[in-house]
Amino acid sequence: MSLKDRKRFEPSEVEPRIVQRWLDSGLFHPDPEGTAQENFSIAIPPPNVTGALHMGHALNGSIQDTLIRYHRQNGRRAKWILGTDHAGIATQTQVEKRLVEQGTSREAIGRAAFIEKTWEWREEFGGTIVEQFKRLGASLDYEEERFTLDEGYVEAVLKVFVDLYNKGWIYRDNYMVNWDPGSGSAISDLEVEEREAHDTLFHIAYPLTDGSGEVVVATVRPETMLADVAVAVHPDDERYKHLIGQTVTLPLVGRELPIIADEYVKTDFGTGCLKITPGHDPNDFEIGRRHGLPELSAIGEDGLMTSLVAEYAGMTVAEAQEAVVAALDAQGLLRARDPYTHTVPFSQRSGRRIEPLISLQWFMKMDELAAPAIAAVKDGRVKIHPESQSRRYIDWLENIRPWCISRQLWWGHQLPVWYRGDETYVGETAPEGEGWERESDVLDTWFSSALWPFATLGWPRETPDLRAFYRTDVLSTARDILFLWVARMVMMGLEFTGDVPFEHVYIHSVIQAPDGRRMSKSLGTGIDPLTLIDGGPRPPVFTQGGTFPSYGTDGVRFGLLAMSSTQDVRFSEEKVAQGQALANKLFHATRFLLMNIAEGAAPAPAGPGAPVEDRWILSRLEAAKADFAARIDTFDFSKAALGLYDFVYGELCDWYLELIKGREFDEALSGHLLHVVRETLILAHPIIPFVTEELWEHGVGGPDAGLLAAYVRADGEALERDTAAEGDIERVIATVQAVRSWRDAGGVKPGAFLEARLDGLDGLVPLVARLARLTPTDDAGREPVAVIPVAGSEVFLLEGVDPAEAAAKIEVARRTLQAEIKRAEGKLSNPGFVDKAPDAVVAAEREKLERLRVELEAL
RNA sequence: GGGCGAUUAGCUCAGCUGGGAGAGCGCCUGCUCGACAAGCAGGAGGUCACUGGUUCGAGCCCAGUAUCGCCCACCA
Repeated sequence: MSLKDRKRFEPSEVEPRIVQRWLDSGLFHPDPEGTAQENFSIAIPPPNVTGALHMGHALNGSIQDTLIRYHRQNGRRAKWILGTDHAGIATQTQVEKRLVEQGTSREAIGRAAFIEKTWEWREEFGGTIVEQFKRLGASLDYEEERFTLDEGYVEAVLKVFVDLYNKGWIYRDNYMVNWDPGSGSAISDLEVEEREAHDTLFHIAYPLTDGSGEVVVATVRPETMLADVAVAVHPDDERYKHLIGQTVTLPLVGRELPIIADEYVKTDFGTGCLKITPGHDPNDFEIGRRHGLPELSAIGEDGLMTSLVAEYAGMTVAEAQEAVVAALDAQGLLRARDPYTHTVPFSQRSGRRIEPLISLQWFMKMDELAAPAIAAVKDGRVKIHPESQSRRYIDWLENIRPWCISRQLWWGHQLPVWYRGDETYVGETAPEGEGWERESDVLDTWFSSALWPFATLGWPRETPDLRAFYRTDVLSTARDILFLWVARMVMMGLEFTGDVPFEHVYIHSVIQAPDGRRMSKSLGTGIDPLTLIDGGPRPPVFTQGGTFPSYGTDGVRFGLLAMSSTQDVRFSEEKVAQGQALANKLFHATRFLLMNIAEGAAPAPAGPGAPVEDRWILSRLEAAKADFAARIDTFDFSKAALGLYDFVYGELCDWYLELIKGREFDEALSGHLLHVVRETLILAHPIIPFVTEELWEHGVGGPDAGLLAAYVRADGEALERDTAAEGDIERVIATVQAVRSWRDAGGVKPGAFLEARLDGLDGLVPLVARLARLTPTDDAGREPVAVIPVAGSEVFLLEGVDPAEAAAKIEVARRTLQAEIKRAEGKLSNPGFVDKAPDAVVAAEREKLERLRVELEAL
């Protein structure tokens, strides 16, 4: 359909068609040529394979796509690496849920069948999010989609494991872990979150073995006392000093426990006596190791009491607590029970309370890996934006602890470890010989994610992709996985490729619900980006209810970028609407020009002799381009988007297009207009790719121009700014606005032309006259009804404004001016100001005062 | 318990190295001016959280207070 017949930009009609053209063009799949230095690449944070597009993906997708498209325009071979993550626990949980619905279970069908089922699940749902990224206009390399469990990737993971094992950095140990009863697996410290819990603090008396008294300990977990191995006091605690070295008899169990001294114990907290349970408390575990105490387990990995104390064996933790408390009470050893509120660890994965226990797990030593990763940020090889996040990164790495990398799951990278009796074999392939059994654990998902930027490019093989696109340029992500993922990628990248995995890390905002809460499915506070694009019912977090209009992808992309910031922000539907308005505005402005320009005109900017408004818009366009480039280079997407809006609305449409109306669209002007609109579409394309591509194809690009998405800017110097033209048009705008304001206040019909004498505007008179609807006259004899002063010029209105109203308005203006003059005079007569302020500031103040006086005089 | 950030118009947010308070939306008034009513023009609206300090001058710098948010942390 021709543009002429289209009254609106209809995203739903345009977008699918354009996506298809982009995909068919092969433009998103660059050949692996050139060097990584010349090329531009980003590895997408791999979404969970079974996930669906949420607001975070939409924001980060918009950010990355803007970067990719921008650099592609500037002539860099741009590759946006695509892939998905197998997401161990998340995926396994979903598949297990489905099995239960089908009346079976993971255990019933066995490991091999379960993994088969999970691959089927991936086949069924794995493509969803990739299709959704296409709808966002994301120019990802869809032709090379990777998966963290595909063949080549597995190879990379196994090699890394084996290498680190051979270095002695990966080892197996009995150690205190965060046991998640929900997933039946250990999880890492980073997957644990503290939540408030209301517990009871029990005070329990432990009698001294020699019968001379007792000590009282406080605990919220009395059931763990079955595994107590000592009681600790502070070495300097006068109350208990004399007891150190003696023993108590553990109630209910009868074991003799030594009283030990350890500085960890606080003298001013609780009773000052601490029961030591190395099997079920991380601190006690540390203390136990310091003192060489035994490690007993009263609670097993199944969440039930062990046979450590026969009468409690098989009870749940809650049952055991009840039984223990009752027994203590019966023996008169319970000294107090106080309500107690504190924070305790919960699993982010399953939501269940963490059970700290000792378990045989695989760990990774991190200090040697951390040091180079710290250095990379300190010396600027990796730059984190905003810079303030660098400190968080460094602090975490400097205090890093061993990473528990084994998970008791089935879905994931099974450890390349085999056991036979007391023997352990670690290698990329199974060992020779009979009787070897492979370790059943899989690796923490983040272990494989840590290899993402290079494993996706074919590492450990020396592939052309790796040469052309590693290291990558930017890694864009949210703050919450700075440690979980980003820091680990830097460590692994440096260790295995010798180079950092990316030069810039951009930490983007988290978009919160409009009411300030976190966007989350379970809270019902989420907003589906696709609903914004297509239109649909507003989720309940919006108090106004109703439905979203179809904002279109451009609107959503613009809106998300415009609302983003260096800190978390609330979702703002207005910004999305603003983006939609911008797309529509650009559509209509281009349509207007295309309908009016001379047939066959070729883009050519106006020359030095052209009318002042033509030179002005070229200069402003140059300013907009420079501003946009600077914003993108500093990852200030909000300013880039809003600056674009200001240029299109505030300068191109509101002023320039109005300034040229009335002129004949001859060949010179037509060529110039074509140039301006063409440059504007190129400028806007990285942020709003659809409307710009659509307009480009309707003639702006020219007959053989191809896709705008494929357009590459010619090298060339920036045009010089035309300060003279900018100054002139600024005066025109100021004058027109002043006249309009007076007319409006005077109640003059907007359409009416008023006679006026214009002084000091020289060649600008026709422009002012037309936009302000004035009929210039030289009649010096007539008394003006109003005089409108504008810096450097004056407009004498000869009719239209009621003299009384004009007088009133003049009076108000005069008062304002007088007040300002008074302030300026005060400032300048203050010796402190004149002496101490910089000369330029003082001079500017003098100039201002002079100008104000002239204006007042004119009134 | 430490650390970081925020507090500016009714709402969501900008305000660069201190030098006359801004945008979008909303609100009010008026407009079919050669694209756009998802439009155009004009306008109202702010003790820049509070208290002190530094300075000729503070939204901006310093100290403290309050409220909110986030991160880290092993007080039974």
